[in-house]
Amino acid sequence: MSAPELRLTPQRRAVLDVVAESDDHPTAGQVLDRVRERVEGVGAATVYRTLALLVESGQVAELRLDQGQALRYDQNVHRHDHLVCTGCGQVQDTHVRLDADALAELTEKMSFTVAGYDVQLHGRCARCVAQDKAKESVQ
Amino acid sequence: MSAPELRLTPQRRAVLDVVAESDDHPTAGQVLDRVRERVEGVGAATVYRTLALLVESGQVAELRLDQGQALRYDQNVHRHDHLVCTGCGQVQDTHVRLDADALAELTEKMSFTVAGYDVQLHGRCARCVAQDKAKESVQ
DNA sequence: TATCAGTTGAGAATTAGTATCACAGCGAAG
DNA sequence: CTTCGCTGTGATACTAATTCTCAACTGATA
Repeated sequence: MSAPELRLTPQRRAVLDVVAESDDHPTAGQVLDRVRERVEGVGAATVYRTLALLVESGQVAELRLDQGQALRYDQNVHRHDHLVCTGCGQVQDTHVRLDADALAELTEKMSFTVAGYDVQLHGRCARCVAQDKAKESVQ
Repeated sequence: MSAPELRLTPQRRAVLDVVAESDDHPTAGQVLDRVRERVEGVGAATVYRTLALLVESGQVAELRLDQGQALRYDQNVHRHDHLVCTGCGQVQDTHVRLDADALAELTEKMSFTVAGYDVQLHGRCARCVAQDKAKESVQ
């Protein structure tokens, strides 16, 4: 069961580059669009396959945010958290420190080996709050 | 614009009961199956509609877990976190306290009004760890 | 050159979820 | 009691995201 050889094809190179250069948590569809700007005629299956490879090898993180139905991809695999606006769906990165000790103790008690975590904070961004207020006053 | 009257139909009653009695974070499809064990001939649209109503009224929480592609529903709307096993996809509830002060300060700085949060811890449950080890020794 | 595993793109298939629509049930008004 | 206006329902069509299938292509190597 030796590891199969992996080729760095132009398509894969493009997917890799696109994800690395994107800091807006693109969906697979968005990645596909951007890849096609670089390499013509790339198939959707190829992009999905490549993203799956990248996720599997830990080079990219897969996000499933509450807003929207599509998977999103994040080149920042270091632990960080997301501010998801329930109004416009915009996602910002942020950092909220979990209490590491509590985490370790707790997960140990439950015999659960933590590989990583994702914190999603849901709420409204400044723009949507302003919009909400405007709408309220009209009502 | 008075609030429309809501009827508690047998179908809705069944969805409500099923979710309340489930502690395994069922998907909409699973809820549908369980509802059909109680009330025959229930349509998928009805279950989706009812779940959406419950989520909107805050009686049920909608979960979007990294493993699996379907939305899951949780009768426990109090803030709590999830241990998602990357092996079998099983979800357990747990509690990890976020530092509330840090949270408040941080989100204030970013003008983001936090309505709630969800922490997902990814890793392997005891069963999958054991399985991993067994597989390793075979290799 | 022949071979062969890894890759690819097109398009079919699958899956989750949403929209539409005609019809049923029920309470209020006539 | 009948009619009217709702809400709610199930069947079905539809959409969007993702995966599957398969024949063709590629590049290293014998």
